[in-house]
Amino acid sequence: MQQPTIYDVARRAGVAPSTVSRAFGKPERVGRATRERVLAAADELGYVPNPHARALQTGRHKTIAMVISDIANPHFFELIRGAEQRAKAAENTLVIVNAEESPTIERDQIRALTRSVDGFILAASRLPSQDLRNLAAKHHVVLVDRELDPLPSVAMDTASGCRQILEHLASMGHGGFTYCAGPPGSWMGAARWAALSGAAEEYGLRAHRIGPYTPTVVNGGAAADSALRTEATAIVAHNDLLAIGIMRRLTARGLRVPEDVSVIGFDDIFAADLTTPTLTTLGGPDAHAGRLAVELLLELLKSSPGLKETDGEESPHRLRLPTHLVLRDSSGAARPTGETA
Amino acid sequence: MQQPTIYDVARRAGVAPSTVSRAFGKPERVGRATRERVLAAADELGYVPNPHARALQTGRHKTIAMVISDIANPHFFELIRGAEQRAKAAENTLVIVNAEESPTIERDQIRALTRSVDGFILAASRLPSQDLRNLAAKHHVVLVDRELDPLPSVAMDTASGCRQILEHLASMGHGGFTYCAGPPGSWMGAARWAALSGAAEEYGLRAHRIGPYTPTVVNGGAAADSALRTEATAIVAHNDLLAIGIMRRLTARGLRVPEDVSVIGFDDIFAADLTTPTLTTLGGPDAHAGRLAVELLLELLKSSPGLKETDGEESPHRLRLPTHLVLRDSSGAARPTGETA
DNA sequence: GAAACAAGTGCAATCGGTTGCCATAGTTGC
DNA sequence: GCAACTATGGCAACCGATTGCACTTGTTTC
Repeated sequence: MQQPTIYDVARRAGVAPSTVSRAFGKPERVGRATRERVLAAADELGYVPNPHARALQTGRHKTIAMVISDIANPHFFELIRGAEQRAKAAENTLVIVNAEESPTIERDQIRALTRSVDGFILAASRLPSQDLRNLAAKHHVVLVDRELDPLPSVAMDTASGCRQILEHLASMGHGGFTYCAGPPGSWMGAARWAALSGAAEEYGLRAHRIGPYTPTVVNGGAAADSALRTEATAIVAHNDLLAIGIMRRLTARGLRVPEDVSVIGFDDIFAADLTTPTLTTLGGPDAHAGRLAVELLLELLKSSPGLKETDGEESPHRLRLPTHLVLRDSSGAARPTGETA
Repeated sequence: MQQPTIYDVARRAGVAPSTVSRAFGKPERVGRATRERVLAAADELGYVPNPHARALQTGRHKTIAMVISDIANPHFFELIRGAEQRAKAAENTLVIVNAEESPTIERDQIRALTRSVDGFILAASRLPSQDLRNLAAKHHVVLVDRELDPLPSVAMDTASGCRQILEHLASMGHGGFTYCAGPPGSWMGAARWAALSGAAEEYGLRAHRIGPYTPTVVNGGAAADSALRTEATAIVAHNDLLAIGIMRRLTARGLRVPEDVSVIGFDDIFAADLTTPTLTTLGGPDAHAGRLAVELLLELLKSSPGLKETDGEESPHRLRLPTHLVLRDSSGAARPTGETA
C-alpha cells in the first residue's frame, strides 16, 4: 500500500499536481473552490506531504536536531521538554539523538543528520572548539551549556551561580572546598572551576581540584575517596549525579553529611531531593533554556534558510540565564578543625 | 556554501554521476581504479550522501523512530541506549521523539515522521488499539511494553514478575495490598493489575485497586493518601516514580516504611536505590529490550523494505523478557493487625 | 580473425514535491 | 468595443540521488 502523493490527490481533484502543491503552500494562489476540492481529496486519501521531497527543492526540512551529550542525565529532561514545545509551536519536528559522552559518536550522529535537518542544537557538546567552528560554518548551530565565540548559545550564568555557592560556603564557616571535575571535554565543567577558583580568594576560601570524573553516580565513589584525602570540609561536584555518588560513598565510609562534610552539586535534577540527605545544588531554568535555544535557531533559519550562507556578521546571541542555589540538607556549617568554631 | 552532491564529485573525478552513485552503493559494478578516484574526490569535497534524495528513489531512509511515552521517565534510559547501539550497528540512525503521555501528541509526532523513517518503535504507547492496527497496516511498527495481537512486541514478563511480588508479600505475612494504577491508556498498567489481582487469591492475598494516577513523583502524594484509607499494609505502585512519591508522602505523614507500610514499584529506575528507604521494585533487562526491539524492526524491514506490503502472514514475534524482583528496604514484614503476627 | 561475452561506464527516466513562466478567461476602464 | 489588467491554473524544469538499459572496450573461444 503506497502512500498517496500529490499526483494521486491531483487526479482525484481533477487538477494539476502544481495546483495541489500550491493549495497547501500558497493558498492565495489558487481559487477558493479549487482549494477546497483539493483539500477534501487530500483528506479522503489521507495524504501526508513528504517533507524530504520538499526539502530537495526548498532546502527546508522543518526539522531540528537536538544532540544531547548524555541522554541518561536527568538534567536534560526539562531542556528537551522546553525545546520540544517551542519547536512544535513553530511547526517543526524536534528529533533527539544521544552522543553518549563521546565526541566520536557525537560527530557521527551529526554527520548522519546533516542532510535531514535544518539545524542543530548541541547540548553540552563534547566536541573540540575547532570542530564546532567548522560545523557552524556550514550549518546552523546553537549551543547549550557551552559558549564559543561567534556561535549563538544559551547557558546558565555560571559566574553568578558560583558566587552564590562560595558565599554560602563562606557564610557557613568553611575555609575551602574540593571541586570534583567532570569530563575533560566539558566546557561547563571548565567554566565552573574557573568561576569557583577565580573568586574563591575573595571569599577567603581555598579551592582545590580533583578529577576528572565521568559524572555518574558510580564514579562518585572514587571522587569521594580522593576528596577525603584533601581533608576538605566541603565538596563541590561537577553535577548532581556525581554529587549523589559522593554522598553515598561518604555515608558508606561512616561520615555524616553535612556535619562532617558538606556536598554541593550542579543542575538540580529531580533526584536531588530524593536522596538522604537531600542535595544542595545550583539550579536554573532548564525548560526555558530549551525554548530559547530553539528560538535562536529559528531566527538563524529565518535569516538564511536552507544551508548556511557566508554572512558572518550575525549578531552574536549569547544568552546567560540566571541560576539559583537550592539549599537543602547536604550542606551546613563546617566541622570545627582547630581554629574554626 | 552548498553541500557537495554526486554531481560535484563526478565532475572532480571526471566520471558520470551514476558512476559516483555506484562507487558507493554497488562497489562491484565499477572498476577498482575508478572507485578509488571517486572516493578520493568525495573525500576531498567532504561529500555526504543525502539520505532523503536516496529515499525518494529507494524508499529506504536508514532511519528508525523511537516514540517514548514520557522521556522524563528514567525507565526508558536503558531502553534508548540499547536501541541506539543496535541501530548503529546496523548503520541506521535512531531518532527519539517524546509523546508526553498524550495520545494526541503521539499521533502528531508519528504523522510528522511517517515519510522520514523506515519504521517505528513505540515505547509504552498510549494510542488506542485500533489506531495501532491502522498504523501497522501502513508502516512497520514494533511495540515495547505493550502487546497487541498481530504486532511484533517486546515486553517484560509481567505474569511471572507479578508472581514474584505476590510471593514476597505473602511470605512477609501481608494479607493483601493496594495497587495504585497508572494512566488509563497504559497497557502495561492494565497487565500488571490483571496479573496481580488474578493470582492474588492463590497466595491468600486480597487485592485492592485505586487510581488512575499519572505516574510522577508528585502524584504519589494523592495516591498515598488514598491508599491509606484502604488500611493496606502494602502498596504496589504502577511504577517507581509513583512509588517514590508515595513513600515521601507516607514519611511526611509520620508513617514508617516498611514497618507500617511496605511499598513496591516497577521498573527499577536509577533513583530507586537513592531514596530512603531504598525501593523494592521489579526490574528487567531494559537495554536488552531496546536491542531486541530494533532487531525485530530490522527484520520486518528486510522482509518488505520501503512501505508495508500486504503480507499479513508474518510470524507473530512477541518477545517476553524475564524480570527479577529487586529486594530493597521499602518492603518488609507486615504490621501486626490483630490476627496476623 | 570473427563471433560471443563480460566488465565498466554513461544516458536518461524516475522518485515527490516546488516554482518560474506562460496561457486562458474574466474584469475593468474609457 | 477594445486594450489592459488580474486571477487562476497548467507546463516543465529542477532538487540529489538510484537504476534499467545501451554502448564501448577488451578478452575469450573456436
